[in-house]
This record gives sequence, C-alpha cells and structure tokens, in this order.
Amino acid sequence: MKRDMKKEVFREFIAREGLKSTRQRDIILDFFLSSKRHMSVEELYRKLRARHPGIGYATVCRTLKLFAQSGIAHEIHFGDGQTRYEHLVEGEHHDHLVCTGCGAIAEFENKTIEDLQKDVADSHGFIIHSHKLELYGLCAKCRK
Amino acid sequence: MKRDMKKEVFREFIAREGLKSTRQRDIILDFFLSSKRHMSVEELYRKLRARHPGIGYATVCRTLKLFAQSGIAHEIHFGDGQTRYEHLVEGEHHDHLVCTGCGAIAEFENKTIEDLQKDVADSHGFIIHSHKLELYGLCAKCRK
DNA sequence: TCCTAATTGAAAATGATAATCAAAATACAT
DNA sequence: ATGTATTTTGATTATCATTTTCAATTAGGA
Repeated sequence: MKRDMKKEVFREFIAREGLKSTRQRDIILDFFLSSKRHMSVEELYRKLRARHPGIGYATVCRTLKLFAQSGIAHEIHFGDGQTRYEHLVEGEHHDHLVCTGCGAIAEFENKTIEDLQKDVADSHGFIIHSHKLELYGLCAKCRK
Repeated sequence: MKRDMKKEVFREFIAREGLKSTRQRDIILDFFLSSKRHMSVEELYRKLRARHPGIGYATVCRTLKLFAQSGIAHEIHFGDGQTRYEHLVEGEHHDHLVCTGCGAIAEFENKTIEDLQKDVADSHGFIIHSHKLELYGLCAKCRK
C-alpha cells in the first residue's frame, strides 16, 4: 500500500544519492509515516523521543529534510514559525484550511481554483512551479 | 489621498490605544509609505538608516508591527525567513505571484477564486477570516 | 513646568534551524 | 569476516531574524 510505497521511494532515493540506510532513518521514517499529518518538527521530535531517547534533534531535522527531498514528504509553513511536514505521494497536492481557534487543519483540493491560478499566471507571463493556498478561520466547532 | 488617509488612520490608532506620537514613528511611517511595496524589515531598515542613522532596528520592527495592528499595513511571509510589510488600505486584499528566479513580486486579485474559496470553506463548516494565496514560479524575464 | 507613563536604542535573549566535529556506524571490496 | 573509506550521528555551537530588557529619554496631560 501507500505506506510501503513511500518507504520504497525513500529507499531508492537513498541509493540514488549514495546515502546510507541507518537505524535512525528507519525509525524516523516509520514513526513519521504512522503519525498524523502536519506535525511540526518539535512535536514529532518530542513524541519520537519518548520511544527512542537516543535520537537527536539535529538528526530529526536532517532526516525530515531528506524526506522532503526524496518526494515522500512536503514542508509546510503556516507562518507561526514552526516547520511542519506532511507525508505525501509524489504528484499529490492539496491545500489547507487552518482553524485559528484550535489549530485543526483540514485539507482540500479544488481543480477549478487550480485552473484559475494557471490563467492568472498566464496573464502575467509567469510559469507556476508551485503554489500555496491557505484559508484561515474558525472550524465548525470553534465558531460556536 | 490614500497616503494621507493611512497617516490619519495610524494617528487615530495611536490615540485610541493611548500610545504616543514620536519623531521616529513619523519618520518610519513617511518612509514606509513612500517606499516600494513588499519590503523586508531588513531592507527597509537599511535604506532608512542611510537617511536617519539614529533609528534602531528594534524601533523599526516595533513600528512596523504597529502599522500592521493599525490596519494600514499587512505582514507577509514568503517562506524565505524574511518578514515583509506592504501598505494597504483597510479591506483591500490581493494575492501574490512570486518569481523564484529574480524575486519579483506581482499582485493580483481574482474574485472567482475568492468565491470558490468561500464555497470550499462552507463545505467544511469553516468561516474564513483571511487567506493566503501565493503562486511561485518564473516571471516572463526569468523563464527564458 | 512637572510628573508619569510610553518610547527609544543598544545589547542581550530568544527560538527555530543549521553547521561543526569527533566518535560511531555503514557499505563495499577484499 | 575484516579492513577501510565514507557517511552519519548527537552534542554542542553558531546563525539569523526578531524580541525582550532596561536605563535613559521623550511625550503629553495636569
């Protein structure tokens, strides 16, 4: 399934780049893939540390960056100074609804919006490589 | 016109909050309003400093934050670790096209996209307070 | 003018990430 | 299995943009 596919993609990335497969990378990858999406580095480190006290913060940072480079994860910034990573299969994309009340994050995709973005870019002579769309507000629970 | 209106809005903000009108705030406001949009704090500080050597970095940071609070400016983050401010009249809104080649920034507005965003939010039970849409790619010059 | 509270600028603190570096681990050839 | 060159690790230190601190200054009302 998807999970093993990502592990395979990362394995290939490691091999292609001449990097090494290590105990720490395996542990972090397993933990990352079985965690909820959109975890901040700090949060992931804290939770991982409870089970694997030996792993350093620097290693977690480095390894998450590698996940992003390999294409199995994506780095996201919501403007709160925390870097978050979400696991993601290559080519997949979605945008975020962020609740400013409780911090909940919902994902969505909207083909029409993406098409309109392309139109906007065209009219300015730009070629888009990536985009970021975030909607901030209150979720159903918090708006009460 | 717009420029004086913003100065007036800020003046009212200062009064309402029980803050004081100072020489530094006046200088920074004038400089900010007559500068190009999307300046980073560092860039603004550097240019301001050339004309007014006495003003400290901390004061510039603090004052720009006040501009944002008063509603005459908006804080933006493009993910490069630099905070930028743009001057803006209350209620105005636009999104950005960012050239990853030369750093050029173009602005756009698209009512249809905004409407679709609202639809998305509705379908998730969210109420949107703000949003961020950034398109990253190459501008006409850099794509050659 | 006087007085109190806000503001300033310089320097130190913060907070998240990145770089350094000696020690440990890995991959590969033998 | 062993050696060895190379990469990786974890602890520590550095970085970088912003914030905070704090004593000195300044604003604005009494």
